[in-house]
Amino acid sequence: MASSLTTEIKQRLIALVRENFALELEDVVSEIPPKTELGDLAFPLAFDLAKRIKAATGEKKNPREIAAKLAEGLKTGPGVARVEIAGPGYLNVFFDRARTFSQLANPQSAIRNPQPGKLIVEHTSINPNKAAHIGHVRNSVLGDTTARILKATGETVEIHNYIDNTGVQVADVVVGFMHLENKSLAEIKAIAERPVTKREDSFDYYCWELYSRVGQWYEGDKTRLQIRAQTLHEIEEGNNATAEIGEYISSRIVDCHLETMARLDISYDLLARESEILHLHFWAHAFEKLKASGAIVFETEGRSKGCWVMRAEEGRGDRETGGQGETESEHDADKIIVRSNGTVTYTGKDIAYHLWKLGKLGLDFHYRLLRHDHHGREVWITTGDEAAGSKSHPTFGNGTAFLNVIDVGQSYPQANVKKAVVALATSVEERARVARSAHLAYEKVTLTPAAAVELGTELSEADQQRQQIGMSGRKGLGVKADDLIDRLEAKALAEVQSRNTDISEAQQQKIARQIAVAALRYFLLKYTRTSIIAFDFEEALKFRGETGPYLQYSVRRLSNIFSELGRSTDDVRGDFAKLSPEEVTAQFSGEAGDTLWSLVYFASRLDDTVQLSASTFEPTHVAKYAFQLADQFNTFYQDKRFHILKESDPKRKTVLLIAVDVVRQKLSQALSLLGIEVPEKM
RNA sequence: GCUCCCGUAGCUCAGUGGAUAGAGCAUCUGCCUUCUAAGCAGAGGGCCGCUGGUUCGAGUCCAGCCGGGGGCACCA
Repeated sequence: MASSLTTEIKQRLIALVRENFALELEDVVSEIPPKTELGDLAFPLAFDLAKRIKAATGEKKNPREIAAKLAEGLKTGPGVARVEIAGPGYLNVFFDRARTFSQLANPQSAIRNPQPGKLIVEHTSINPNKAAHIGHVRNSVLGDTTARILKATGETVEIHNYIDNTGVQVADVVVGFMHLENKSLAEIKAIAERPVTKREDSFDYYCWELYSRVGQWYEGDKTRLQIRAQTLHEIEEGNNATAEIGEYISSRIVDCHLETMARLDISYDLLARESEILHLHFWAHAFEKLKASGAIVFETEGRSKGCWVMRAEEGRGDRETGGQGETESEHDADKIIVRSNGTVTYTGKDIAYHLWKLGKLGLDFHYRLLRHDHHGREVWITTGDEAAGSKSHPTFGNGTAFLNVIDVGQSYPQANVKKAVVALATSVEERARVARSAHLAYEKVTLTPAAAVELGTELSEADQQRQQIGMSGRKGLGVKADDLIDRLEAKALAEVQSRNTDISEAQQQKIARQIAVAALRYFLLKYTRTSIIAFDFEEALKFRGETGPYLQYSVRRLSNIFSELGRSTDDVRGDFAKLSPEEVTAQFSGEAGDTLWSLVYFASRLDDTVQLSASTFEPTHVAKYAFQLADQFNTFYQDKRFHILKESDPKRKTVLLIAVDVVRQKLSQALSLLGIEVPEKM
C-alpha cells in the first residue's frame, strides 16, 4: 500500500542518484511532512548529497539544484502525482490520491508474510503468593500487546508465564499459614475454596494481607528469618508436608491470577514452573554445557575463589595505567554462577531455563493440560511427574529467540542470562538469531501521594514531599488489579446505564466490562516502557480525552454511519468500482479534498506503525497512532463539509463512505492489537 | 565509585537528526432540533534541566555538569 509505494520511490531515488551523480546510497531517509500541503513524503537527501558530491568531485552544488534533478526523474513514475522542491532543498512527493485510495478501498487479506522460527514471549510471571497489583498488570498488558503486534507482523509467538512456585515469597505465605495462623492444609483449603461473596474473601486477597503480616512478624524478631530459610529449603526439596502446602497455595494463587488476567483478555500458552526446573535437574545439564563451552570458569584466587563465574566484558579497563586496582575492578564485575559451597545462584537457574527456551538444554519438561482459557484455548502447565504428564502435548520451547517482559530492576541479571545463552550459540547464524532475544524492560508503576492516602496509608512527612511512592507487597501497599477493574466496571456501568436504557442489564454489564478493559489497557499503553507511571486514581478512571473509551466511541461512530445508511460496505464498494479515476480524484481536490486525503493517508499508515512497534518492542506507538487516527476522524466527523448521510452528490457520498470504511477498518485493527474490543453500543 | 533510565506547557506525557516543538488533563469562551456531546471549535500557556561540541540543520547525537529514580550480593 502506501508503504510499498514508499519503498518503490526510495529504490528509484537510489537509482537516480547513481545515474546522475555516480554515488551509491544504501538507504534513503524519508519523513512525513508536517502539513498535507507540503506533500505525502519528503526526502531531505539533497543536503547530504551536496556534501558527498563536494567530497567526491570538489564541485559545489546547491541542494535545491540537486533536488530538482532528482525530481525530474521521479515525477513520471506510477503512483506519483507530482514532485516539488521546498525550502532549502526538500524533495516533496505527492501521491496519486485516487490510485492510493482505490488500493486502500479493497481490503487486502490480513495475512502477513510468515516469519521463520518462533519467538518465546514471557510475561506476567507474578510471584504466586498474593493478589496481582497494577504494576503486574502493566507487565501483562505490555507483554500481551507486544505479542499481538508481533503476531500481526507474521511472527510465530509462544506465550509463557513463569511461575516461581518455590521462591521466598511463596515461603513467606507458607510461614504465615503454618506459624502465624497455625493452619493445616485442610484449613487452608477451606479458606481457598470458600464461596466468595465479596472481593476481600478471595484467596489472593487473603494472602495479600497475610504476606504483609508475615513481613511485620519478621521485623519483630529477626531470628524468625530462620523459620523462613527452613521453610524455603523444605519447599525446594519437595515431597514433604511444607512443600505440599506451598504447592497448594501457589497453585490456587496462580488460578486467581489467571482469572484476573482473563478479565483483561490476557492468556498464556504455557505456565513454566520453577519446581520442575529444580526437580528435573535442568541446572546440572546447563552446568555441563557452560563448563564445556568455557562460558563459565572456575576461580582459583581473588574474592570469588572457589566459585564458577562468568567473566565480565573483557577489555574493560584496558586504558588504565595498570595499577593494582585494575585486576580487582575487573574481577568485581564477574558474575558468580556457582557458589563456593557448590550451590547454584538464581542467575544460573535462569540460564538453564533460557537454554531450554531455545531448545539448547537437551532436556524437556513434562506437561499437563491445566485449563481452557476464556476463549476456549488450551493452557498448559509443566509438571515434574512423568506419569501425570500428557503424552500428546504441543511442542513447547525450541524458540529462535526469547523476549522477557520484566521490570527494569532486573536488567543486570537479564543481561547475564543473555550473555551466557549467546555464548553457547554454536554458529554465527545461530548467534545472530539468538541475539534478537531481549529483555523488554519497563519501569514500575508507583503511587502518587494522593493515591497512597486513598489506599489508607499514613504518609510520613518525607513521603508527602515525594512525587511518588513505591508500591510494596511486603507492606501491603498497592492498587490491587481486581479492585481497580471493579471500580472501572462500576463507573462504566453507571455511564452505560445513563445512556442506554433500552438494552438488557446483562448487555449493559458486558459493555461496561469492555469499556473498563479499554480504559485500563490504554492507560497502561499510553506511556513508553521507560516512563515511570505515577498511578493516580483520577487519571486511571478517566473515560474522556486520550483514553480507551474515546477510541471505542470513535469506532462506534464510524459504524453508526453504516447502520444508519442501511447498506453494506460491499454494496458501497460496488458503487465505488463504477467510479472513474477522475471522479475519485475530484473528491480529493481543493481544501476539503486535502482534509479528506489527510485522514485517509493517516489511516493508511497503520502497517508502518505496527512494524515500528514490533521492531522496537514498544506497543505505545500503536496506541498513540490509534488515538491520533480517532482524533482526526472525530474532527472530520464534525466538519460541516462532510455530512455523509446528507450528501446529495451520490458519487461524493460513495467516496466519503469508502473513506469512512477505510478508517473504521484501520482503527478497529489497531484496537484489536491493543486488546480493546468495541462495544455494540455506547 | 561504576552503570542504566528520566528531566519538554500549571499537571501527566508524545516527539525514526530535518520545515512554525505536539497531545491529554486543568483554566477560560462557544456548540446538543444531530450520521455528532465518552464529542467538536477557539483562547491562553514553552531559555525542550544547564554549558560546550559535532552538523547545512540538534528537543533528538557526543562530552561535562545539575536534579530525580533504579541497578551494581557466594539474595531471589
